Amino acid sequence: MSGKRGFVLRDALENDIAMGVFKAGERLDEASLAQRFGVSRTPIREALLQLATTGLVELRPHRGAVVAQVGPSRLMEMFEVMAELEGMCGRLAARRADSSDLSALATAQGECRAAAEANDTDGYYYANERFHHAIYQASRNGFLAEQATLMHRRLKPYRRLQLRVRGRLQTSLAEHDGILAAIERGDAEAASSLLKAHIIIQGERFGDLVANLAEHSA
Amino acid sequence: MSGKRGFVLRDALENDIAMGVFKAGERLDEASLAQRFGVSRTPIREALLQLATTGLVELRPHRGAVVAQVGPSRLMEMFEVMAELEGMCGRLAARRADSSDLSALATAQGECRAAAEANDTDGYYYANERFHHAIYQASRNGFLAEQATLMHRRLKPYRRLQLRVRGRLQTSLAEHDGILAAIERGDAEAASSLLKAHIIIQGERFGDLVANLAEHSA
DNA sequence: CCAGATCGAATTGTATACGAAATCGTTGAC
DNA sequence: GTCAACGATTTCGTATACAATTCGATCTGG
Repeated sequence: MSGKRGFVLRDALENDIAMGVFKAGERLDEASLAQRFGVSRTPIREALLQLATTGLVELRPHRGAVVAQVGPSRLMEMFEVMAELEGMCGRLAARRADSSDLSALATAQGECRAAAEANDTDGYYYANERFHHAIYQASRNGFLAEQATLMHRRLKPYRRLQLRVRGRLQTSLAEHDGILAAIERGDAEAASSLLKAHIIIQGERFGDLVANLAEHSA
Repeated sequence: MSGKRGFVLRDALENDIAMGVFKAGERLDEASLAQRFGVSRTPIREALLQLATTGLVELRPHRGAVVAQVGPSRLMEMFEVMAELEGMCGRLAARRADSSDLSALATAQGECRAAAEANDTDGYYYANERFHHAIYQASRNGFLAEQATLMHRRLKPYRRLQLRVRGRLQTSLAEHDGILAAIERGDAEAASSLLKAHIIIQGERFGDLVANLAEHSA
């Protein structure tokens, strides 16, 4: 239970939230969490503070921490920003990527294709993650890459279910092909707009899904 | 000394760093800070953690916190991202701003003009801040507004000296006019590109300045 | 005289203890 | 019967105490 010393507590909490162990809006009691992870309240508080800064939990003074509940509109806003950042990464990558960046991209896309052909959604999920990370790296802007990675992590829980939609794997793969080609031929604007569309589509689809869920639970 | 209870400790530290009380790369001893602010180590650690998450300080395990030193290249990267976010705000503002947003923008710009005519750099600094905030608000994307505000804060210390450059006030004001006009007539692309240029110019100028400083201290 | 190791001091990370604020339950009055 | 006010309990925020780790200095051996 208390195992995995040396593992970062924040990631564990983040994971639990992402995996739905703690539902949105649920209160996060420090004492309970401390007992759950076998540590004292102090590191718990530090982890919560970090998660609050990244927006995953909301921290109200003297009123405790709750899992940030992102409504459909908020989610759309986040995807809108994510799309812009990804588009920027793509635009810069098309201009600045060197041969090693391009080979990393091609490799990641190859893994995506393999997973898609095997209909391995989990495999595609991770390969997709590597593909996008490769784009961030290729932008040759370390700060941008950090920001994009952060946003990616924040939207992770909302993306997870996404790929199970019928036919989404093949569509996503085809979009990747177009993006990769645009970057390879140095077409900055094409890479940017294709990537923005790639992300926005996910956002819209997910907006529908969340709106649906909200309807059910409301 | 210990006064101003209820004031947020993080802001105080942030301010001290921005004002150069703590130089870049300097070690931040928790005990000293605790004594300095008249509190215990616990709230100091929390503040440092938050500042670390926003990137203002670097937190190395068992080795203490140091003021993050942002080199010229890193600074350029940050301005590049800031420009993109501001451009996005402008693009959305041009599409979505309602009459109250527009009047807020006009008011802020009026204050900028007044400060510029009085050659009041400090006044312009704050008016300029309000102008940009008004744009964030007008984007009608709350999450984007938060992100832009965060970036604005992170770059704040590097902007402060900026406006003292001869003629920069008038140039900045003229750029604001163009941006405001573009938003008012709903020209999304113009608003976006003008704002991006507005920020990038600051970044480039400041890149030069920092490079110069680095040369001196190196 | 220099290199390496060991010991010591200082600082970070964690646990515990205490004080303050908010929530919830109860009680009383209308 | 309902509402409001008061009190007790719970939980957050801060301070203090302790453990773990790192950095520096001294001492010893070559």
